[in-house]
Formats: sequence, structure tokens, C-alpha cells
Amino acid sequence: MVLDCLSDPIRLAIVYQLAQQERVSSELCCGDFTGLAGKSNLAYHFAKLRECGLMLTRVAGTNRFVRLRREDLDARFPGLLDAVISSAAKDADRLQLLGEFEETAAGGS
Amino acid sequence: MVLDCLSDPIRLAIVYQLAQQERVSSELCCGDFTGLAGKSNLAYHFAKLRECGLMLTRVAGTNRFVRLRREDLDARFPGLLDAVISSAAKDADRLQLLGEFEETAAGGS
DNA sequence: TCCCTTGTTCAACGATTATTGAACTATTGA
DNA sequence: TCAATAGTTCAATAATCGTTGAACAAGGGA
Repeated sequence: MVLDCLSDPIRLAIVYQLAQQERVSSELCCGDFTGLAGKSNLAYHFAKLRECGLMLTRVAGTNRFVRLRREDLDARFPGLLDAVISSAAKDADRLQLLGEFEETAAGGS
Repeated sequence: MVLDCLSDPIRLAIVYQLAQQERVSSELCCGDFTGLAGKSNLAYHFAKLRECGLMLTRVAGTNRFVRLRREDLDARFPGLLDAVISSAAKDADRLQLLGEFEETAAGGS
């Protein structure tokens, strides 16, 4: 289920980053998450996130761009995604993973 | 974390029942959940739910009454609980556990 | 006091699940 | 064509988690 998918810290961090990215562009490249885990581990988590309908992947040459299935999620689980994201933002302090990630990939706001 | 706690179907069913109960009285007895799992298994899930701050227990004689920590949860994770509950209500059809439970414990609406 | 009920704790088992490295596919560019 | 890059898939390991039964503690009622 979706909750089970979101209960993993790495997947939550991925979803959180994708949600942050929604303000700017809609997509991120798979390689932008290498700060969170190894390549194959990331592919594993991406597969999980795809399976439960949280995100989808667009193939573009040798890159793959991922983004949240925002509309489907809001339709099926109203308010859930926003609640999870805002809650995750609150204790983002505890997720040093995110801190490291933002330094390397987002370059600060 | 709270999401990890809610990702288990039995714990979700417990939380769902507690949320339903909020309209009537605020509490339920531990023994009211025996339709969901065995005694020791329930105690295990209750402990998990207590650990992550989802519910609390009041001892009354030989019984123990449990209820949601609604205020604390709404303060710390705004909208999360309601989103989870309403989503759980949507596909309550798939949770036959709930169906069985309502028959034996709630006796219909 | 004795027994029964209620619920927790403990130890053990089984089953998922996350993580890792290596092999593989596909695309780009020289 | 050859090498390099981006991701996925596979197999194996490690770790976590859920489930079960038995033993235990605490109250209530006869």
C-alpha cells in the first residue's frame, strides 16, 4: 500500500524531494538522488514507488526522469500527500539525508 | 515513525476503529479488537502504536481502554490522521478484517 | 483465599524487506 | 565500432518485523 511505501526513510526522502521540485519543474533525474543510496538500491526504491502508484518514469535517451503522480494521488488519497510532505518538512532536521542531498543537488534555495 | 506504524494493516484497522469510535465515546477496550489478531499479537501492535505516539492507554481495573492521541497528532502532523482515516474508509472493502470486526464488535451502525 | 479474566512480556520461528555488488541493456558520442 | 554513461535486474546477505504460544502479573468476584 501507499503508506507502506512512504514508511521507508529513503522513499520518503525521494517523495519529499519530488514534491519540492514540483514548484520549479516537475521532474528530476534518477541520478539526482545518488546522495540517498547506491544505484541499485535506488532502482529498487524507484520500483516500489512506481508499483504503488506514487510516481512515474519518463525515459529520455539514457536518462530517466521521475515525478510524482500528484493528480492521481490527490484524487485517491485526498490530503494524504500534502500531510505527509508537510510533516516530513517539519522534522527535516532529523533527516540528514535531505540536508546532504540539498547541498549537492539543489544547491540551496 | 508514525507512517511506519500506520503501514501495518492490523494497526491501521485499530486506528480506523478508534477514529470511528471518537464520534460515540472516546475509548475502546483492548478486548474489543480480538477479531483482528491474537491476544499477544494485539499487545505487540498496541505497544507499537503507543511508542510512536498514536494512542494511549488508560488502566481501569482489569481492563485497559485505548484511544487516539488526536490533539497531539493533529498538532504535530496536521491533516495526516484524517487523510489516512478517510483513505482507509475508501478501500475498507478490501479490508475484510474491518468487515468481520464491525459485525462482531460494533454490531452495525 | 482461590479461580477466572485481562492484558503484557519473553523467546523462538518464519517471512518480508533493505542493502550490496556484479552482470546486463540501452543510448550517446568519438 | 568502441568506450562511457545511466539504470535496471539478479542473486545473496543481513536485518527487521510480524506471528505464535507459554509464562507471567494484576484485579475482580465467589
